[in-house]
Amino acid sequence: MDSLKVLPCDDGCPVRLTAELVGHKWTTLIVRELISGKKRYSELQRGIPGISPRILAERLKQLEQHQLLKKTIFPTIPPTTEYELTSLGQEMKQLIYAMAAFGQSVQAAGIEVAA
Amino acid sequence: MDSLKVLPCDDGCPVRLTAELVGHKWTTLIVRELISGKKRYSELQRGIPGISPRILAERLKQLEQHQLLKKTIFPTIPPTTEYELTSLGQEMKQLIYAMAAFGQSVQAAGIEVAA
DNA sequence: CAGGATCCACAATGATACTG
DNA sequence: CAGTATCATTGTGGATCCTG
Repeated sequence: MDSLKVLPCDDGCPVRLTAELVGHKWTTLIVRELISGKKRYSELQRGIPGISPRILAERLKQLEQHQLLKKTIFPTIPPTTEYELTSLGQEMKQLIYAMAAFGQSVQAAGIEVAA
Repeated sequence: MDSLKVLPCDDGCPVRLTAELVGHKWTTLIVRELISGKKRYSELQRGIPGISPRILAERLKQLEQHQLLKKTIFPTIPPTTEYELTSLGQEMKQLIYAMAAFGQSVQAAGIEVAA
């Protein structure tokens, strides 16, 4: 499929949609953490240095609402939660790989990005 | 290549880099317009309903600085400019297709996105 | 441990008017 | 035509403190 008809973008545009889903600052990093398997809140926090608890919780909530990840709460004391990608969330892997590939091309080209 | 080592993300992460390059609201739509060939400022403006002249100019300038597109000015009266993707910019096509594909999967799944 | 509640700061966008 | 200047507004993120 090489047609540009893949991109009927304007509103309801799948590209826009994707940008809205994963365009927030830490979202891709969270997804990346989960690609290797389910993780707990604190594991994610440790795995993503610099993220604040508020943002982490916010992104996780959004991803859950969009059914890109599944949250499991174990009513233990202290509480335990687990996050894992849904099958739809797994499809983001391809997207993240594409982003990684393009980013590497840019790096290889030696482009300065620091605004 | 199936390794997760493709994603050594943290800082200097290619995924983050890509997000910074195309994460702005209208960037992907602008790139999409240019995939089909070079276009002028006013053509882009017409092709992307809702974008303000300031934002369009800002995005174009960023894309040019990042060497993702090339700007050509014809010193005619009235002035004429043309924008076209560089070879590096062309590589964004793959990324945009991946975004489109994922977005379509999400749409097919019937996910509600309107926050 | 896993977050929720607050408050602040600033970047990003939008709208409009204006100019070489 | 191809932008720039200005202003208002919102979104998004950061830091901190607090709680079941």
